[in-house]
Amino acid sequence: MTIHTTIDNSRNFRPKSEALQLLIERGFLHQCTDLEALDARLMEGPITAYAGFDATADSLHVGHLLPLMAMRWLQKLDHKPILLVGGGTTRIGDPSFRSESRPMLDDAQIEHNLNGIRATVERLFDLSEGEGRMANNADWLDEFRFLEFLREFGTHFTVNRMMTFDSVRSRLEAQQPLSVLEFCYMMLQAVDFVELNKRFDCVLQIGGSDQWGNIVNGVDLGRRAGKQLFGFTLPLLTTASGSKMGKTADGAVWLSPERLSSFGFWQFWRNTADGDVVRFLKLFTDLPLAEIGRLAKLEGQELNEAKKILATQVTSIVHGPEAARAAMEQGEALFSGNDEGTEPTHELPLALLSTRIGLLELIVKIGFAGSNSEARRLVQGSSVKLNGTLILDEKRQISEGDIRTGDRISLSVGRKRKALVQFK
RNA sequence: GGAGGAGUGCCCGAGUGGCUAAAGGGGGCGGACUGUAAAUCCGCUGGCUAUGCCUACGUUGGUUCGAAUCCAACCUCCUCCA
Repeated sequence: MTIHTTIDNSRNFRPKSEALQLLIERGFLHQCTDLEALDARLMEGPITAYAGFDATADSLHVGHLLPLMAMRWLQKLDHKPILLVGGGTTRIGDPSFRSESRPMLDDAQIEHNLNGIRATVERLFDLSEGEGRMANNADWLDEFRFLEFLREFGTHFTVNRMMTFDSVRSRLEAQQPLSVLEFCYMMLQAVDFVELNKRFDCVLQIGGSDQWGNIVNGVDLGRRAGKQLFGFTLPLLTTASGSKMGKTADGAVWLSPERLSSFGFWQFWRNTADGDVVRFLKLFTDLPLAEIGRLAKLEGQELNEAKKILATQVTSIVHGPEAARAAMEQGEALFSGNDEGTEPTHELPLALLSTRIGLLELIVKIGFAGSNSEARRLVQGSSVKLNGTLILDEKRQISEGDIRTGDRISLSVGRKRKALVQFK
């Protein structure tokens, strides 16, 4: 039996290792399987840690940023991060969102997604030889045959124990169906951990708090093989108003610039609620705590300065310093209404104008509405401005006369969503 | 295998023949107020080449002038029994 240390009984724990000190001070720790032993292990020298992600899309989103930041810090302190992608597990679908079975992804699609994820992560930390690595669980999961798998691992899991995990129990109590596939998913994740230990001497898994059960399974499985493994979970990030973070009006907040422009990404962070600013600065930037402490003293309108710093820092880490600066300048220009000479946020072919594109169509093209009807409602709700002028006519056509110097027009929906469209 | 119950829009949930694109709430978006914050109040929240048309109440058929609502079969889930 393991005694799992959680945040509750670790309040007075004083870590000796730099890594744990830092992670705890900055607010990364939610639960840990054995804080003291992990601390001791970290004092012995560099360790290898991993965090796993499904390959369901070709980019990660802000919800994934927390484990990535934790790994980034570990690498800065000479530890080795492994980015594990679920090339194998993705093929059977992620069961934790079980509203409906998702379409199975084919190998080519998964391959494409893996590359996208790698590109995203590589901006946060180094995956090259000797510094870190990327691993794909298809490399071992694909090899198993069912009977062999049962014989090797099935004996180490008891249904009794698996039933005690929150993820399982809550489902049963809510009388929601729980398929065998889902039930077994935690075994696969446990096997991943042990395999990574076998192959790369990985001893730590970092994941979201909802992963606790799965992570503990891996730690237990490791112990049966005589290895001490550690699990570390991160707090579930909700905004100060209590909702899950990571969505904007235009959809998920993706980390890759191809999916969400640096401008959109920067704006997401700029719109952080007052109550979240300090917490986010600690978790999502590299700023020293002393500096953050100084920003924490700002109040009222001045807090907006802290938000700008937050936005610029995070964008700089995820998209690069150049992109961050450009995004900030774009924002300032668009919000002040003085956007001469600013980089456009969107580009559309000039040919569109010759066929007389409608305003509604333009709103949809830019992504501010998902359909013409939705765009129409926005216009009717008097929230659409073209070149700074409120437009109430939903039949309004965009013509060359609307173009200002530099072949561009500005379009805003509401007070926050603004676009500078360049026609070329 | 037997008996009973359930499947509604992004989510929860009302609705048992026409007044139902479907009450109410949540979430989201927009407006007012602000600081690109929070709180509060108000509005919107299926789609379209739009005074109309199409799609939608698990699936497929049927009854009816007319169905989310009635009938049949099927699928899925839940509860109890074996």
